[in-house]
Amino acid sequence: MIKNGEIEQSMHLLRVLARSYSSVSTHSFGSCKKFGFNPTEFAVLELLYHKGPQKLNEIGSRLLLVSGGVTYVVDKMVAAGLVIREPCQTDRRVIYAKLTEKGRRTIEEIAPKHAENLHEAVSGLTPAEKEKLIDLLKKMGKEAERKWKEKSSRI
Amino acid sequence: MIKNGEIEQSMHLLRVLARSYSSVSTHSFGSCKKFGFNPTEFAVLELLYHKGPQKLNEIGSRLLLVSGGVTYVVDKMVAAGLVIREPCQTDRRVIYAKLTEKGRRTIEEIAPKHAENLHEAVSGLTPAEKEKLIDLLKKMGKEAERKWKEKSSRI
DNA sequence: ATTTATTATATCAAATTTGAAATAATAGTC
DNA sequence: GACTATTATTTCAAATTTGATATAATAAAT
Repeated sequence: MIKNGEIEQSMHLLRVLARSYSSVSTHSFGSCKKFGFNPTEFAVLELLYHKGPQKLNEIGSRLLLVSGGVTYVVDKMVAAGLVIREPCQTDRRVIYAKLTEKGRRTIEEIAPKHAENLHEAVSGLTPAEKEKLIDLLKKMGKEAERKWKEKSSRI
Repeated sequence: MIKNGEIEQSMHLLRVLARSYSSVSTHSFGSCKKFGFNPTEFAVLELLYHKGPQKLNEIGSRLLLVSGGVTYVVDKMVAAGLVIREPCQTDRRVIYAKLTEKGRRTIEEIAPKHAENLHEAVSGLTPAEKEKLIDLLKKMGKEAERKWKEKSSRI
């Protein structure tokens, strides 16, 4: 049986999480915009930069975009010359998105400044506190994912 | 001078935060949808239920909606019979959004089930860990807000 | 009393996201 | 090899969000 106070605490946690997340996101979104991108585009740039060429559906699952949304954002970035599509050799259903030279130069120039902006956004915590926060968030997130998969598989 | 490792830690924190938040949000969005609302509508219902009638611009600033967005969502909820607009007596620029009887009944019926769904989403943590997480998130969020206001005022 | 600045809401077009097909390729089974 | 199920991407319309501007009311200053 679930105690009532515990549910109340969970709801409180979620309100605090939502508020804190949006405060931090404000910095992030503002920084993206300053560099001429929306958050989705920026996330794609970062993903391709850090992880290399990605299958379109991987982009979707990592950034929580539906398939149509991936097509949309990639189209735009291709039009801007930041990204190219590369069909997979072994599976003709699959298409990779890959940074162009221009895309790489762009993100390399922006990334450090963006990082400083974000660093400022979380400057309320000491390194030790950040470490603790990372642990708790990971633990919470992992279980949320697990539970969601469990739910989804029950359909 | 900022040490490089600290920035890296901050970036790591932000990645973990984003991922953890979206894992939890998946539960929240799914729950809203199950009850026939999108997250924005649900948030408005909850806000009006917990805080009573709100000025439209208060709704906007709390839920991070631009004024056009507030008009849009309130229009829809008025059309659904969940909310009414009430002009302010003392300031004719101001309009309040207020739950109708139907709106109140709806949220009262949904809220407990929604709360249980969310409680499940954060079940990876013990009450003590939740308490600690709340503290850290609050501290981080407060400073992020302060810094953002500081930035904004410098324009 | 006018003027000026600020605040609140609405309007509207453009950008973005969502969700439901449609299309095409692969994998597994018989 | 034909049949069925699954996976990947695109297409398209509808829903939602964003951003700029318009309208109206209040507040502050002269």
